[in-house]
Amino acid sequence: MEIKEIFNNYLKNGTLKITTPRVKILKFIKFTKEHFDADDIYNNLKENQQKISLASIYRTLALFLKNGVIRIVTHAGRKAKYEFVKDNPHHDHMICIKCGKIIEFKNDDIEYMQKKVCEKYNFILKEHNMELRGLCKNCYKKRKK
Amino acid sequence: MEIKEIFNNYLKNGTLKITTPRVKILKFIKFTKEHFDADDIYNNLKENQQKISLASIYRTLALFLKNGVIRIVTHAGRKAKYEFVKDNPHHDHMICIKCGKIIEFKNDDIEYMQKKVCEKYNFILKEHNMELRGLCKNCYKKRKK
DNA sequence: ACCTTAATTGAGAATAATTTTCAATTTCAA
DNA sequence: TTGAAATTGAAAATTATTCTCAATTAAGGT
Ligand SMILES: [Mn+2]
Ligand SMILES: [Mn+2]
Ligand SMILES: [Zn+2]
Ligand SMILES: [Zn+2]
Repeated sequence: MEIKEIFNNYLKNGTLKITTPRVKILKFIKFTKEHFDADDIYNNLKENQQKISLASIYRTLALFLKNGVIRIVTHAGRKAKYEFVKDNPHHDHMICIKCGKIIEFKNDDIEYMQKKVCEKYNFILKEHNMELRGLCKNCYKKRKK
Repeated sequence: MEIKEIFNNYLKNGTLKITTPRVKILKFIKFTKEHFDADDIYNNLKENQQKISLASIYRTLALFLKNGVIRIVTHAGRKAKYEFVKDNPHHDHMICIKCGKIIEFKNDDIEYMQKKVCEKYNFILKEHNMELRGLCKNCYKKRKK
């Protein structure tokens, strides 16, 4: 089964256990297309009579994050949003300040220039995040009226 | 005096008052070279027998932010960090994940490409933030040993 | 200088997100 | 099947920020 694979591939720390809460959370994370936060997991599981304590959700998110199962999308609004990593390569986000819509994109020229500018400063680039905030097509049209 | 100028230039809302707390905070913000958060202001003023309530600091930061006196540097780590705007045009940040050092930089090619990619998505870009995380020169050297 | 009053402040309570504590439960290797 | 080590849930604790409200203060008119 694939869930077990993920545990073996990403969480191969000698003492880690494959527990029910971890499996449930991983399943949720794996099948959601959207970005999610701790409450999203909590509420979804609760709705499906699979309730898990928030504490365990936060603990599991930290574990998954450390092991590269998920990554942080944004921390703005002082609430952390995550996304699943597998089959979802790095990209950046445009965020509509009116409706909250998120557009995912990737621009290789920008990625390349980021590396270049880091070289110039003798900075070893490990990761980055870039958020472009503004108005999506729809909201811009509405606002013009 | 220059403090009053800033109030007149940035905070010219009919009913706003130039109060002692606001002046103290503005002075701190103006003379600090570093990025700062609410606690930095609180602690610095307290050390100088100029104590102001945290509530007022948060209120003033919100006011300054809305009026373009300061801007948000990052919200990561769930604590908002700001910087003074005047004589400090837009730039982005490299952040050392080892020692926390922050390198400020600006790359016009990247800025240009950001606009371009937004056009492609019919997205009206208002602002952005970009954080490059990795190892600064010093920390990289140390780590190699 | 003195009034008036709307704006602002400080203290502390309230909220939101996340983390910690700890006794009870579960996993898994032997 | 057993038992130690890891993990969990519930509740308390922490952190960052916002709100409430009575007391104070800035600033325009007199
Ligand atoms: Mn995404
Ligand atoms: Mn800066
Ligand atoms: Zn929108
Ligand atoms: Zn460093």
